Amino acid sequence: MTSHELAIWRSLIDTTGELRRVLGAELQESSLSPADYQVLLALSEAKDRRMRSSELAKTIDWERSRLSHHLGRMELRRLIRRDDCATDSRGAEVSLTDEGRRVFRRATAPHMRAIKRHFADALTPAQFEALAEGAGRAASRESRLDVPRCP
Amino acid sequence: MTSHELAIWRSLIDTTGELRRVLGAELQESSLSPADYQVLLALSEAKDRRMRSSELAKTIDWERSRLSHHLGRMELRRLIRRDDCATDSRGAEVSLTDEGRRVFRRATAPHMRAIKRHFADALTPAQFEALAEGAGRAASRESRLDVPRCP
DNA sequence: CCAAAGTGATTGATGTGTCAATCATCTGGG
DNA sequence: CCCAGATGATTGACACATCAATCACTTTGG
Repeated sequence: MTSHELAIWRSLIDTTGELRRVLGAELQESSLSPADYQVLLALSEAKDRRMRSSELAKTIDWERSRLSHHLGRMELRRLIRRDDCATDSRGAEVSLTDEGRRVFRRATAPHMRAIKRHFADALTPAQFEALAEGAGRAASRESRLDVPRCP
Repeated sequence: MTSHELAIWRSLIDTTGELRRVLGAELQESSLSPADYQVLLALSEAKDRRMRSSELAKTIDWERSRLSHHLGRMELRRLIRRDDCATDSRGAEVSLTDEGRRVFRRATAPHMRAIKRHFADALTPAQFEALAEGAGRAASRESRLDVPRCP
């Protein structure tokens, strides 16, 4: 590998890391972490705002244990609830509380604006497309089916 | 923001996240975390393989407290040492142990190969350049001086 | 010289992510 | 029917990141 390639790699990693950081910081003004946001987003889009825990894990591509820990914390903050599942007594049904719904709604517009400001507006359309194609390609290399998840 | 832009954003975030994850997993075969690697890399390149703690923090762009905690753990594992600084009694000098040097040397070649395999080889040269420019541009938008750090 | 402000570094609390182990329940072949 | 193995979910232990607070030392302005 050339040092040129390596430099680009570092640059990409640093930049995306910084983007994550900045967007996370702005999200925090709604007292949500990026992880919270992902969970709330998935639940908001679910039928009845309610989902089986393992289905949720699959949707946002998290390990089940990670989700379990995180849901525990979110439940303490009254953002979500867990109820026993009617059809499978092993299962849990995760649902949005009113509070969770409200917090998510308040967070989403500023978050979208932040993404636009820090990411979309920073690139020319050409760069944008290149990035899109590159990201998709690297993604498929990792043999993941990248089902588009959009809010 | 269009949903197209949003989809690209998600794709980029997911992909780079996945890349981090995969590379982290491969690094772990040398019993190093990505964070460990960053520290060892910076120390390896430092004069005398030795650096003031705050200088190290600046080099790898970490918060001082994060570094302090991490050095604590790395010191327990005998990868680095901390000695009192001769010229400023508040300060600490961080240095590589022989063990740290050895572990880092064993880890570095496989790690470079992994980056090439998962990242560089997955893109066409054109995509590569676009990515490079895009990353640089987004980075400068974040008003960071991106001093190239290459191993 | 010396107090107050500044700087280098660590600490503790809390939130987050990963791994391996566990527990309860479900399901299908005998 | 029944139990062996699969599946849904949680737990505990640990590594890691961030924030605010702290401690020790250095610098500096009067």
